[in-house]
Amino acid sequence: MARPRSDDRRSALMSAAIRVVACRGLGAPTATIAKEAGVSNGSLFTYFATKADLLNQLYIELKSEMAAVALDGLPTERDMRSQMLHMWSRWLRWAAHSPEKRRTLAHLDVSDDITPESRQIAHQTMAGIAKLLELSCANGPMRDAPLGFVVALMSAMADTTIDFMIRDPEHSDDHCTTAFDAMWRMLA
Amino acid sequence: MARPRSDDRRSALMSAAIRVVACRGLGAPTATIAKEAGVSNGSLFTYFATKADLLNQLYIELKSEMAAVALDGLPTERDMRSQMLHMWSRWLRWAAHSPEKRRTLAHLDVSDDITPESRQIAHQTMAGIAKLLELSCANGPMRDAPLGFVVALMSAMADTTIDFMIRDPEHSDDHCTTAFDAMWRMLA
Amino acid sequence: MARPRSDDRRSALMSAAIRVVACRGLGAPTATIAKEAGVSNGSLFTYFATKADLLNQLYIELKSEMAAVALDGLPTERDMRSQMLHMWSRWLRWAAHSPEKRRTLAHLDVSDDITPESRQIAHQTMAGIAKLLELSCANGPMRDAPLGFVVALMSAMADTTIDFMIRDPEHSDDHCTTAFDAMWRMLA
Amino acid sequence: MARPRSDDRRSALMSAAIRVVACRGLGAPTATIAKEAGVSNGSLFTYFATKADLLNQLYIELKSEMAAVALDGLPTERDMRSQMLHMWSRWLRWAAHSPEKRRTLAHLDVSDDITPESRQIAHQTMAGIAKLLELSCANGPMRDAPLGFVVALMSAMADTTIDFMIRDPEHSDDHCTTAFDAMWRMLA
DNA sequence: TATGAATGAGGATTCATTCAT
DNA sequence: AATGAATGAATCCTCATTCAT
Repeated sequence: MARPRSDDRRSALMSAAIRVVACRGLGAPTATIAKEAGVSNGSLFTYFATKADLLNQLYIELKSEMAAVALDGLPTERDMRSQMLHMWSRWLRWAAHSPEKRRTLAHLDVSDDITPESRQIAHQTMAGIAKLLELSCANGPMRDAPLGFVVALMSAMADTTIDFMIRDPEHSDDHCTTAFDAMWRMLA
Repeated sequence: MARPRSDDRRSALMSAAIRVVACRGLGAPTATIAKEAGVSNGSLFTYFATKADLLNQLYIELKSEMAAVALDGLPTERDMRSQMLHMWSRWLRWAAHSPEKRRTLAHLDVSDDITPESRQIAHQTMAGIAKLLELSCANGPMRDAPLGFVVALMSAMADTTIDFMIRDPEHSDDHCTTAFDAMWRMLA
Repeated sequence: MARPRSDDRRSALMSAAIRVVACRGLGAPTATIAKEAGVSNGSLFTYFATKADLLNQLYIELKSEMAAVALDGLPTERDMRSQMLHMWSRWLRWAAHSPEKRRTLAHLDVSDDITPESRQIAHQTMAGIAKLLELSCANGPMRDAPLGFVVALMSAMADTTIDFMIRDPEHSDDHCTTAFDAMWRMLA
Repeated sequence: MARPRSDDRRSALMSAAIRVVACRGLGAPTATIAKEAGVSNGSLFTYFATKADLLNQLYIELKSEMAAVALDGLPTERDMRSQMLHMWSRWLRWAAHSPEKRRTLAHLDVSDDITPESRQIAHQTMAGIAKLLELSCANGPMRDAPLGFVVALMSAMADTTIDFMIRDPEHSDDHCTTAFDAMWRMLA
């Protein structure tokens, strides 16, 4: 019967956090995030119990979005390499076109505020990507390496590539392709 | 401000910073670092103008040490693959055996306090490694990719591998070898 | 603001306030009190204009209840000492059996939120007790002391005794009797 | 070699706290106390780790001072009643002449911030008074009551009397005497 | 009227940096 | 130069009260 808690406001806070953290880092004041969202500082805390809570939810949301985008429209009828290339391209393009999200995610990835639980959840949202990778590796030289290790190596390469795509947008596609080929050599 | 008296104090502060930042992150108070170094908090500022200054110098020093260790005893008379393996092994072993330095470096790598100048200097200390990589790539599939990109990809793989070596010391050597082979496939 | 609908809600808020203040002190959030009462935090302010208002009304209500209980069933046909003992026993037993009310009252007694007007009203609810005391003093050594002073002294003794009765329930009755005798010696 | 921590500053903070708490209660901001002491807000925390710490030390200091004053110049060669009267008079006069200390102490006495340890220490500083009381009771009607109870009763009477002395300074001495006689009747 | 989200002033504490000794 | 106390801006979070629904 009262004013309902608004998803818009929550989203506004999330988006604001992305923008603010991207440019000012995790030390950005909650008040700045709230103001950027057009909301009172107190209000932030009706949507997120603590600043760390906001960051954790943001982390999970960004990771999920990333994974969802990467796997969207996966051509499952085609060969593994095509599927991987599809996933890789979508992933990198998303990140390169969302530099703030990417930058914020980079901050969150190394933050002590992100709990193991959140990392676990984020990990699970990437299960689809991991599965793809597992199939791609199955007969390759890395077939005996722990899957988590292979995933981590691929992610690291992706992140590095994204940085270069953002820094040097002229050759964005070249970098994307070059790195994919490199990765494919690595594992298949 | 005159040249500070004691190099010992400076080193003590650096070492203390490594330990403290490793376990408490970049948010660690300067007072904590000073105390860990057995020095008064005020003294810290006669050796480093600001906290950011300390962090930048630390960044450069750690990167240099890393590069120096990696290239030490390079068997220049042998083939590229052997030289690369030598470099790779020393690099990763150093990092795996200096988890605090590695962890601190990971924090610094993503910090906004590290200036482009510092990153540039650090980059130059890795010139030897880059040179090695350039020669290794010369006839390989990545011969046309920007060298900086290849260096970054290799570094990213190294960092990822180090994490797994620290996390799973039982298979430390396996991970090191597996990743080297993967990298070699990638570039040569 | 019209007369609020439900007396039940008002009472629920009062009772909740007693419980919450007893254990968390006067700093307890109004929201906590409302929740304990099963009422929305906003609603609290339709029954009480401000937090201080709630506290003042609570103060008066508890004092009144205390006085009413103390005088209930007063054996007016008997001698003064018997009447005083009756009053004293009922008062202390009530307080000892309502530790939350007693504790809350103790908080309120020293609060700056309680206005002189409220204290005055509370004082008047104790007129019956004062009257009794006046008669008891009439020929005793304190006959010339201001009645308010004597009342205050007796109240202070009562409060102290209650604390000991609650703290040491084994000897509850002993303390009650001991203190009554002491008081009677004091004034009669 | 550095600027030494100054007892003056500590005292200034204590005195400031007495004044500020007396008039604004325990909710008074630490910043207000610091400003009243002519010190920066940060400085307060080099002398007291937390606000609660400041309050606890203040509590102990005030209780000690009270006990010390009460027992100062005790005429030990005279009879118990004279000694008690001496103590009682000094106690009440001190309190009546230090209304801010008295008011602050009243706040502290009921605060949840005061730890059991502090209360214990404060209790010990009053051992001399308790001893005096014990001797005074020895052959009186309260000889079998727990000493702590008797002490508490006497303290309650003292506090009440002090209130009246402050409120009605014209008859300050009368109240003091009246209450002493009442107390003496109570216990001896 | 009931609800509970929105508001924003306020407050304890931290910490990089300065400065008196 | 060394020390550590002094400074005060900065920040997360709370909570009484208001207001949209």
